Amino acid sequence: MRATEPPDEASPPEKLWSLTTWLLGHAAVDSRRLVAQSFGNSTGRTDLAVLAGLAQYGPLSQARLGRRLGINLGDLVAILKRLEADEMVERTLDRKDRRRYVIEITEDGRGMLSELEAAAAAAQDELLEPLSQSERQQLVTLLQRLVEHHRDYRREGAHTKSKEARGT
Amino acid sequence: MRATEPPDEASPPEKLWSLTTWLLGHAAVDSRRLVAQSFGNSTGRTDLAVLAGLAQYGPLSQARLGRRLGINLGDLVAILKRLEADEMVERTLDRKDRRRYVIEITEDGRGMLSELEAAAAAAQDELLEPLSQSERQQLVTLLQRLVEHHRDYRREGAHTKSKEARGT
DNA sequence: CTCATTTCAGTGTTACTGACATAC
DNA sequence: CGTATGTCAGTATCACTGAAATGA
Repeated sequence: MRATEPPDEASPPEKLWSLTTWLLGHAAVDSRRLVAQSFGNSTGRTDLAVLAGLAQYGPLSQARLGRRLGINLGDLVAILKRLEADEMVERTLDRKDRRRYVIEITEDGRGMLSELEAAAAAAQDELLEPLSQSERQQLVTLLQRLVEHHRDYRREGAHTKSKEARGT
Repeated sequence: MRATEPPDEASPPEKLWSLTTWLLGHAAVDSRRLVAQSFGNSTGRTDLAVLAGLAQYGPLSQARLGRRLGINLGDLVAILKRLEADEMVERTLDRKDRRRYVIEITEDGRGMLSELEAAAAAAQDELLEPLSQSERQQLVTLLQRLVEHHRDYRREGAHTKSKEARGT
């Protein structure tokens, strides 16, 4: 009774199937679902980036942090507000430049960072399940090249304008 | 006077830099920006997918189209509404099953599909600029494997539940 | 005055959820 | 009855825009 109604198992249209932009979009969605699933409630994603940035860079201002991570400075406000409320970061006024806050990760923040890193690693493992180790490395390298190449592009717009960031 | 204030040119934190999920997210954003830029006003993205699907599969119902493309059936309603208003697709009631509409691409739709394909190709070229031809192929193959592998996963949730889509 | 930093309010897109009427 | 189709309304995340207050 299903002779005229085959299942919807067909591959996506060939035209799309080789479109990198389309594949990238879908892979990113899969990735986001897995990460969100692994992170549970705590919104994560950007949180992990911010905490990792603070852990690696040490104390610095919001603007510099946002620029390094490629996170919109306006969005960063809300993220840090939440992280501060949860005592994952500390914000103190910079006495040398009273426009700035100095953001620093706390011990609790480092703990959360570890958890998020583990969760992200688990999600990544699930995402990359069909690939071998060397293929995973290949993928990472290729994506790094792409992201690196478009980084300046990303900087120009948004909120992130800065004389420092652009070579004349 | 900038001796103590180095520019924000540093690479992202190493922890993130090798996180595929993070790289994938950023690459997808870059991709989306380039595609949107290349498509101009006409929202595109999903439009291209829908038109390409219709062109390849021929006339079929909304539910089947959505399932094959991995587009939420609720969202598909709005997309098709717009495409029908612009006479890119035709919707006729299926007389054998009066719940269904039969969706078909029009000549205008095929024209638009060509334009969108060209625009998408241009955007992709810009996105993949730093990669050689063989590297691009590598990337496509790897992403295809990922997307393919998570396709069933994608099907289970959402709005897309269907006995047909899941082998017992 | 110009510019940087931080903040807030609002937009647009994408994916997803839940509920509903209709028809099989 | 249970299930599938198409529809609508609403949510959440994300990137982004514009404007504003404060201070260098």
